[in-house]
Amino acid sequence: MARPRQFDEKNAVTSATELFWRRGYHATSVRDLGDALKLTPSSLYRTFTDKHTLFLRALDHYRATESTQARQRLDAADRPVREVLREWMLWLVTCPADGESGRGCFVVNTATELGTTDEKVRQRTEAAFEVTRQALRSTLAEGRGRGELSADLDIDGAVELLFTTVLGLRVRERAGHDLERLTTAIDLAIRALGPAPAEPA
Amino acid sequence: MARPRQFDEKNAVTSATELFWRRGYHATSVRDLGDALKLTPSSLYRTFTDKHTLFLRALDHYRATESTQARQRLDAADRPVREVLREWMLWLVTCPADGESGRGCFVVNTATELGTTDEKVRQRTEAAFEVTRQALRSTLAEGRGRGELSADLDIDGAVELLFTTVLGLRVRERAGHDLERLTTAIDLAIRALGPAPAEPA
DNA sequence: ACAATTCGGGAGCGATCGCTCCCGAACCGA
DNA sequence: TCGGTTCGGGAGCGATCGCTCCCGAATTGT
Repeated sequence: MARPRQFDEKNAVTSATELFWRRGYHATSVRDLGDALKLTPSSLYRTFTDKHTLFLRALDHYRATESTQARQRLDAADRPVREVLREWMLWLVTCPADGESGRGCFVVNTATELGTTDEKVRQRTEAAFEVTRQALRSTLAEGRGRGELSADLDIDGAVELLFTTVLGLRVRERAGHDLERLTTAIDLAIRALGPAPAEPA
Repeated sequence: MARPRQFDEKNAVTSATELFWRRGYHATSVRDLGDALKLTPSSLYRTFTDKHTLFLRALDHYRATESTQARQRLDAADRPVREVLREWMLWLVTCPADGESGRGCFVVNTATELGTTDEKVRQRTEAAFEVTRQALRSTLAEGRGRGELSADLDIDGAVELLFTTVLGLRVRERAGHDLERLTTAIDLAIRALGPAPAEPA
């Protein structure tokens, strides 16, 4: 029983996410957002309450798209674990190459910029991290169950190593490091899972 | 032939470094800096030109203190390589515990906040990264030379893996992750260097 | 003693910050 | 048709941003 919106709220959140992703929270002004989303201040505040709330929306949107896609790529059904892991990590350091690179990971950027000062942000970054860890865990467990990984493999430990490596890779992509070097790091991280156990004949 | 300063420039840079380190570049205002360094705007600008230049000074100061100390701790003479690496990485994720934690690494925080947009900043972060890589390289080379590491060890690759892991650890410390989990990741990263070669009798 | 020079302190510049309010127009249900 | 409600647009709020300028005081070399 009122006038409907002339803009798509979802598109607006997408644009806001890209902006926050590239520049970070503090370096992105409300006017920048207004220009990018093609929203006047009144519409922006009526829809998103304030800058901080919009930022949380952007974080949630990122988790619902990029993070979810990352998890799916790791769920790769019945392909060899090492291959899945390798391609997944390679994708992590090249995915933002749709046009531009050096954006890193929005969650990692946010975690380092705001640290643990902002509780609502911290909850979201931590939840995103935990999702990744769980995805790694199930992938490794499946691989071990199929006999591709040693039965002695310490999965919890391997998860911590791979997860830490991924965060480092994201930082390095943001810093503009060579893909070649990152690939080297990826290959060695996977090799750290140990050799494939000998097949019982 | 003029009135001397009433403040210690070095102390001022140290305070500025702590502030930029904790809050990042954009979230730290010139007035915050003035309060912390106990400098009036006129003194601050006369001495440090502007905020951006002071930030570069802070980055240089950090590299000359924290980064240098980190490199020295890695130079640990004749102790076992794995032990040196393990204690070094543990120190990296606990060193800011002089009072407060969750500061991460100033260089890593800066690299993710500003990305590659600021050329002068990029040069400094990249130089700091390269110093760390070189330190890792020489440590590994020495360990291999002493027979503690396999002669087949791909040192360049191991450097990339350890360096990437370190960046990840720094992010996780900033994010407030448990020391226990970080220790697990550290131990597995070191184990990735392979077993000690059998001693020739 | 005296000119030269830099100091610390502070007022305040224009610009931008995040945000609010008011407006006439557009759209809805009854 | 028309009252009710939300819309897009824009002026502009107080606060803070990075930064400049001017001042009297302090310390220098001569």
